Amino acid sequence: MAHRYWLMKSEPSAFSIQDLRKTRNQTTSWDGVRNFQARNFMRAMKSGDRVLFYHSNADPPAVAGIAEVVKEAYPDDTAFDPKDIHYDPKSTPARPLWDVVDIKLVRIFPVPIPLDRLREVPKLKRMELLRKGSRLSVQPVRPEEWAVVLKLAGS
DNA sequence: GCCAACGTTGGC
DNA sequence: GCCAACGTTGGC
Repeated sequence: MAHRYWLMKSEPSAFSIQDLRKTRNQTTSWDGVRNFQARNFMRAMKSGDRVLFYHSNADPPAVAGIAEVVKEAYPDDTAFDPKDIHYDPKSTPARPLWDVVDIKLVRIFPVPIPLDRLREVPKLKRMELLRKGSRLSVQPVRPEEWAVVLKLAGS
């Protein structure tokens, strides 16, 4: 089956795409997701799926580059650790509630694509990211939207 | 720092 | 099951 496309948000002050580049194997587990809809999207991800890496709460907020799913959903250990900021007592090793996927850096855009720029593009009108009040930190991207965003990135 | 939008919690 | 209160997200 053809690969699917996604968008994942991260606050660069917490974890930026530059941080991902510095990580061993340029790979990280996407932990800390505590929203069921976002979790379910991660569970739907397959190895090889492509991800837009989005910088939220940034100046400006922007799509910063591309990553790739390299390991499909498995339990999020940070939910089990009482000292972790993402601790959730409702999730246990016996019955994990939250999952992560592993993603690997593909490319950092030479120039990030600001949110404002995305809003100017008619073909992106329906994009989840641009919906008013959209807060989903993990969301699907339509193939035609993916193509438009990559074009904006100058590829 | 403000606040709109949204998800979750808990009293009833 | 309803819904008010509360907490969080994230653009501005």
